[in-house]
Amino acid sequence: MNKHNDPSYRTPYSFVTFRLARLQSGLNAQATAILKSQAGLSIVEWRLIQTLRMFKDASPTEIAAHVQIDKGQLSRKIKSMVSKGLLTVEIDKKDQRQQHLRLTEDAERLSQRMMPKMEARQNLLLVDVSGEDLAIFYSVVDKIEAASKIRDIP
Amino acid sequence: MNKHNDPSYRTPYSFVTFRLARLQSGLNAQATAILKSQAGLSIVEWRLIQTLRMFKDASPTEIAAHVQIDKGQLSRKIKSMVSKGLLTVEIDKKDQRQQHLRLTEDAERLSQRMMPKMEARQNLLLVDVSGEDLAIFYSVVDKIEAASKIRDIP
DNA sequence: ATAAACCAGTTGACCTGTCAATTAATTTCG
DNA sequence: CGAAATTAATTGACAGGTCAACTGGTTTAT
Repeated sequence: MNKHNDPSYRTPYSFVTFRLARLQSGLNAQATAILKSQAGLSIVEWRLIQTLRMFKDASPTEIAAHVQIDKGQLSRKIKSMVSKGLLTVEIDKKDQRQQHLRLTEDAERLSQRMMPKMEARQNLLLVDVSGEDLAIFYSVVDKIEAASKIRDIP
Repeated sequence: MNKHNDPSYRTPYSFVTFRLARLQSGLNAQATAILKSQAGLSIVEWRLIQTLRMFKDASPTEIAAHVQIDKGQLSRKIKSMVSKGLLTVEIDKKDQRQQHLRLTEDAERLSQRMMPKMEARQNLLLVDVSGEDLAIFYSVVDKIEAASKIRDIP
């Protein structure tokens, strides 16, 4: 019996959600520190850039689906990234409601420069985790995420 | 080889941090929905209540250490919870800088009523996860969290 | 053809999270 | 003792996150 299932060791962190919240706050602080000091980017900006490298010319709605960001927040973020020279916005010819977002050269260069650092960080986070354990970890993440969509708790 | 380590399937979510961020956002939405609709509480309020049930008469500083919340945010939250009738604040007799927080009867009742729901939710999240897998999951969470404290990425 | 329904993005309001500066009480130490 | 350092909590400023109402373009269905 270890500290994670010993009932006599019951703290708020017996809840997996509490543990994950604390983990998330540590990861955010770390990523914020790296990105801000080395590239002047926020986490949201970094995620948007990476998402646009994957899904070229994506629209805000498509991006929102991929990175689970609120479309309102996204709209404002796009505006600020355009004024920072990281993005350009183009209106779809066929459907004037839709925008296509594109990374500028500056954003591509920033991404090229930071990617090795962010991958090094990823490796650092997982350096002591075996392949088998990581696979199990991801499968549990998948299961918890699926269950998080349920809204009716009996 | 599964989708989590297939390089040809590389998306932003190849980053464990992206996966965890998305998971966290789903969990937050779920907890927010349950707590708001059934008890009129926010997640932060729920966490504070649970933490105070564990660490009775704790001071804001002690709580901040346990739940990893910013002391500024905590100060404001305490004020609002006092005005909602969930907390009382007492000044320490020996050290007039320190406060001791106590749950009101209302807060205790709310907690009693909601705890079974929140435990049911916890069980729902983990229902398909075996004990062994959960132990591995927690050990990976612990390792990632430890590595998240490192600030100097080579 | 056109009114209703729908969809993409914007805006406003409000709460949460983080950082830094400040105030006031207590402790340390010359 | 009493100035300096430390600690607890507060406050201000600002980015991030969520919700809902709104604007304007497009599709659907009569």
